This record gives sequence, C-alpha cells and structure tokens, in this order.
Amino acid sequence: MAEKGALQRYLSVGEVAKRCGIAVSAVHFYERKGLISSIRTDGNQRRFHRGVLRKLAIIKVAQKTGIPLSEIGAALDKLPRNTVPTVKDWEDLSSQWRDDLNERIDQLTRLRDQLGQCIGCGCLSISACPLYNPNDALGGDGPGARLLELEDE
Amino acid sequence: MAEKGALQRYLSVGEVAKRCGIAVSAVHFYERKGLISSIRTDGNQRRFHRGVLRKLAIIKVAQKTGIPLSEIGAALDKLPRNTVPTVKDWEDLSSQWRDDLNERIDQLTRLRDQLGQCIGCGCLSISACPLYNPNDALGGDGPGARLLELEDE
DNA sequence: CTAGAACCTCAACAAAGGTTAAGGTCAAGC
DNA sequence: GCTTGACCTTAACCTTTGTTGAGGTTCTAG
Repeated sequence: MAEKGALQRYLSVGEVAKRCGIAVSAVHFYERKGLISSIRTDGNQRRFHRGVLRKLAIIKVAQKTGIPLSEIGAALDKLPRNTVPTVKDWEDLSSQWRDDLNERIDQLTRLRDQLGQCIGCGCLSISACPLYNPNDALGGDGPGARLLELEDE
Repeated sequence: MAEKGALQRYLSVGEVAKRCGIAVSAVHFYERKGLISSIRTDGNQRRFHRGVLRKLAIIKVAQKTGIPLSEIGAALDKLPRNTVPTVKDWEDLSSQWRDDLNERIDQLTRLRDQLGQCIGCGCLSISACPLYNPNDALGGDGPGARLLELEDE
C-alpha cells in the first residue's frame, strides 16, 4: 500500500472494482459489453487506464436514471477514444440524460397525480378513469381498443 | 356478440385479455404467479370473475410506478379474497404506492439536480462530487469505502 | 356435424444485467 | 522458492416479465 506512487498509471481489475464500489464480475461484464476497455500485461492480466474510473462513474450515474447499458454504451462510443473523457464530453452526455430524467420524472409525476385524483373516487371501475388511459398508453400501434370497458358496478 | 347479457358473470381468458389490453399469455402468467385466480369449466377452460378486471387494472398501474410483480402480488394478497376489490382496498393500496412513487420521484429529482450542478464543474473527478455519494448510496452494508478515490487530474 | 376460433399444457426462448463455479495461471511477500 | 491472494476464461446460472411454439382439446356458428 506504500509503493504505488510513480507507476500507478494503470489499474488492475480489482483496484478498479474497489474504487468504483462494484464487483469485479461487473467490470468484466462491462468490458465484454464494450462499455470500457483495457490492455493486458505480459501475464494476460487486465490493466485499465485511469479514464475508466470516470467512465464507470458515468455508467453508474446513467444507470440510476434508468438508462439501459446499451444506450450508455452508445453514448460512450461517441466520446473520443483512448483519453479520459473531458468536462465537455461529460456536459454533452449529462445534458442529454437530464432530458431523459426530466421526462421520466414528468411521467411519474403525472401518474402520481392521477393516482391522487382516483383515490376515493372509485373510478377504477369507470372506463373514463385517466389511469386507464394515461397520456402515453394509447400510442396507436396496439390492436384496437386499449381501454378497459367495465360497464357495470 | 349479441347474446352475452344475462350469463356474463364470468369471463374467458381472451375476454379478460382484450378488455385489459394485455396478451393472453400475460394473463396466464399473472395467474401462474398467483396475482389473479380463476375457476375452470367442465372443459378445463378458465373463467374469471369480473373482479379480476379491477385487479388487473391495479396491476397495470402499479407496474407503471415501477413496483415489481412480487410486491404487487403481496399487496393483492392482503385484499379480501373472492370479491371485487372495494374502493377502500384501492385507497389503501394506492396511497401506499403513492408514497413509493413520491420517493422515486424525489430520488430522480435529486439526481437530476445534482447532474445539473455537476455540469461544467468537472467534479466527476473529485471524490466529493455528490453524484459519487448520493444520499442513499452509502447505506452501510457494503464492504468499506464506496466513494471513488480519484486523487489526481 | 363439422370447421375454425379459442382454449389447454408444457417447454423453450428472450433480453437485461449480472453472479457463481470450475479449473487453471500470475504475482508478490516471507 | 513457495504459498497465497488476485487474476484468467468459459460456461452455467439467476431474476424478472413475459412471448412463442408444439401438440392436443373445446366451443360455437353455420
């Protein structure tokens, strides 16, 4: 733990995992999926450039917003390779993801408000209940009617 | 389509599926998972009580809030069996789920705001960045440090 | 009565996001 | 120079939420 100073330019998979608070298997997984990359030592062990830490941080943040790994990977692919992502890169990504986040927050908020309106009104039995037909559910590709058609009670 | 009147007390799986806007296979699935139940005809076909429609409506709403089926099932289990869920039942469920929703909305909102704060600040390389340690991430059961410990750049 | 639509079961597959195990190698401290 | 912990690969497994298909039965309309 005392002699890492000068040559600490590359990180082993275990170090990366510990620093990011994720499992080694997850690091392997992300590499298999092409989200991150590494070089190998003579002994075939992975060595990661420090930039991978920032990428993993980005991955974790994006996952919390609900963005699937495939999409995260696509976004990371657009970053200049072989360098640590710059602040500008991060800006671009995060502003895009912020839009996604806002949209999801809006959706959940709408849902919550509709839930509130329906409490006590018994409207779950009425076909006009907004919860049966929230703004996004009647997209237009489904087969015919989407609404529940309860006609009694 | 014209002679359903009097005996329309039970619904076939296809009717249920169509009315709820879900696939027959999904209805089967929910039954296998114990979320709904049915009786059988002499010919071994499912017949559903009308109450299943309200249950399925509840399931769909709850799923949109991000609640897993297992939890929805547990909540439904607490409802009085063999009847259509009452307005009171629905009130209880929806107010609980509204709390869940609020919590998730709060989380996403915090995340979004932190994302905003971090844009342009480059703090993804600084261990004090709130995105590295959002309110809920340092729960206390993980192995040691959770923060990224980037000490350079 | 018969054809076709709707139903039945059971098993396999899917995709996302990983984890676990088996069997073997590498590297670092004593 | 040996032991031990970290690492390697491949493959299988896991959970969730269903869908698809095969092979067979039932129901309903004409």
